[in-house]
Amino acid sequence: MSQPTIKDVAKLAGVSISTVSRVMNDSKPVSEDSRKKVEDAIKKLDFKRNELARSLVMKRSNIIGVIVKDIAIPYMAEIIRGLEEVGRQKKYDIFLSSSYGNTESELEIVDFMFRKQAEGIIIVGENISNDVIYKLKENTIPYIFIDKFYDGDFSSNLIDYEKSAYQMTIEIIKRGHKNILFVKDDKDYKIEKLKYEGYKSAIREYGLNIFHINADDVHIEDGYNLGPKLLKRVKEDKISCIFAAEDDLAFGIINYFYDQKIRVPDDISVAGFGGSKFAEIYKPTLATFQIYYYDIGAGAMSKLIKILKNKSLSKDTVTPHLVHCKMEESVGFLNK
Amino acid sequence: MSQPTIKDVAKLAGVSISTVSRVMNDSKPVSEDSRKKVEDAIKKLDFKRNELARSLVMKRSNIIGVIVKDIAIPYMAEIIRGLEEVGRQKKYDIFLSSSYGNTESELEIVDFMFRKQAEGIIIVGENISNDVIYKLKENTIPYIFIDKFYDGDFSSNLIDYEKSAYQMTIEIIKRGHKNILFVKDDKDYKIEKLKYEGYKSAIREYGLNIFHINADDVHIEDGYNLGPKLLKRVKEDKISCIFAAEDDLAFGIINYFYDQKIRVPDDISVAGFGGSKFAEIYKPTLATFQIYYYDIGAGAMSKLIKILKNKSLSKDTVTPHLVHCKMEESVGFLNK
DNA sequence: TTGAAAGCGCTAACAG
DNA sequence: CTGTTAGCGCTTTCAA
Repeated sequence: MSQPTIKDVAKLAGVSISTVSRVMNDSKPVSEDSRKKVEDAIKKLDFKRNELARSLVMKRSNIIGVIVKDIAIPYMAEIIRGLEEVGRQKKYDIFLSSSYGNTESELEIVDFMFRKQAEGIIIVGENISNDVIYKLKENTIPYIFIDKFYDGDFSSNLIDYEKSAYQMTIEIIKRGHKNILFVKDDKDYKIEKLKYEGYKSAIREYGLNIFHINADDVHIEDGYNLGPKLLKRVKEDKISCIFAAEDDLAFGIINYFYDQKIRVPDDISVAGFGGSKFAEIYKPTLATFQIYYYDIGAGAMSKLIKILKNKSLSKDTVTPHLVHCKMEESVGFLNK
Repeated sequence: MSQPTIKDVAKLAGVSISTVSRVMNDSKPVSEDSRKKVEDAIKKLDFKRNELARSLVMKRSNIIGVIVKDIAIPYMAEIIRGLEEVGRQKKYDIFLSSSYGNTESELEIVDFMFRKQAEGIIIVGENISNDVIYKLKENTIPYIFIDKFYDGDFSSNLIDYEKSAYQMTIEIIKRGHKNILFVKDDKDYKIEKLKYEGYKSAIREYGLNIFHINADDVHIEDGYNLGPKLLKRVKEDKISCIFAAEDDLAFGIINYFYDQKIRVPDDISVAGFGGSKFAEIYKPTLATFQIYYYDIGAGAMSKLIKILKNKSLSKDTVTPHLVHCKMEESVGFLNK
């Protein structure tokens, strides 16, 4: 026989299915006698209730749909951990799906989440397409975006990138560096611009000169490819420290230096941003700013659940673009 | 109003709900006229069918439960990608849950997967507890284990660790190394023992001496902590290359050397095993053997789905311990 | 305290 | 080709 149902339990216990349901959910008083009989029957049959049926009648799936770009991206995995842990705590289950950055499949997955009766949706992406945002807005279920690079009309950005970069720059200056070169992307991601602003404030505060160069994007290879151009600037401007807007960029730069026999941090210092896991084990150690991605995930899930519980909250009060982090002293070491 | 149902569509289209169902599923012939009316109604209402209800009546959830130790472990994320991609292709959805290595929660999650009507279960762990295995065996739904270290009574291990380690050792010998020190864990994980066998075969084949030392476990810190002892052996035995059974172990060793100003690979060569993503960007580059974790995931999912489709396959034919990989030339560089 | 019965949204005979 | 009807396994009135 396939899985036992509530009927089988009722029959074995000699009670009605309502009584079984009441025992399982503690929803109404049940006599000690019946309760015992039901519990025994459940144990004997190894009965497990069908959550699908339950969700159907209760109109509550307890499911949160989570759409990520790619779980193999370490910081996203970190976010998911936060989402999951809080979800579990609050009895919400996560339905996870990866889009691999493809808008087409993002739209499909959103639809899919609706069909699976997800009660809310969280999207963890990098530059989420407006089509997806529009689709979410159209619908009735609450949603939250966690997006590093999206530069839309959402403003509640809880990571103070500007201040963090400012602090990092101060840290660098305090270690005796005068000529600090800031490296960011060419795509003008909003968060990189903010970091640049932070860098500039610190530089101005100490009456130093601003040095800046753009890479094509923020990945390791972009850092590496920037190498020759970067090296030229380093020599021209007597740069003693490079501050890359993203850890990956910094890794690329360090790798280029390594291949050119330029020692970090003996010949030149390099700082990154993001608190990449790699930074800890990478040699030479990378100075970086920790972003607490776990907390970003946990915070997002908490918020979504709060919205779910408090249905009086209209959709307008949902802050779609949520990013959050704490800051910590920069780690790693910078020479000089 | 909340989500429209099939009834709303039927009413708007002026047909019965069965017709709507038929249009949606292409399950029976429907007149062009009705079809058009239904499709229009669906579009107008933005109707999305309730998969929960559908699964209930069809007794098919299309859900595969996936239990992982931790998605933040890079190789596990890689496996999940494989699982997911094949799942999506074959129209199976994944319900993902992390156990963080806790047997208690693993057991709970298994129960949970049953209640959610998962059709099959895949567990991606490291040393899966026998309690969990027992629980799975007790039940009716098919399951697959993907476990790196589990040393149980399952035998169909599709990665030939022994041969891979043999090949790696040959590779090292061909580059002129005579005294090669093999480093593995102290826990005697089965796969590490296999690698050791491979190493020994190659060494014997070339009439060289076997050198071997144990770390406490296979993580970065274990490699680092082994440092002093390792260095002593290196000097005593005139070791020119270290072959670590796991990439992480190798990273720890290289880091220790770095801190001791010992240059890799100029002063000594280091090889790892696993094909860690990190190996690619790490400087000095680590020689390593690629394990195709994506393929392991994809293969496991294919296998599970095959079992699902072919219900005649009894549970006995399930190979619970599935591991699979292709091999590739060792990458990275080894001096001398 | 308990059971009978209705119904969640859907599919699948069955009869027309 | 189409509509009516009987459930899937569960929760929840409503009476008893």
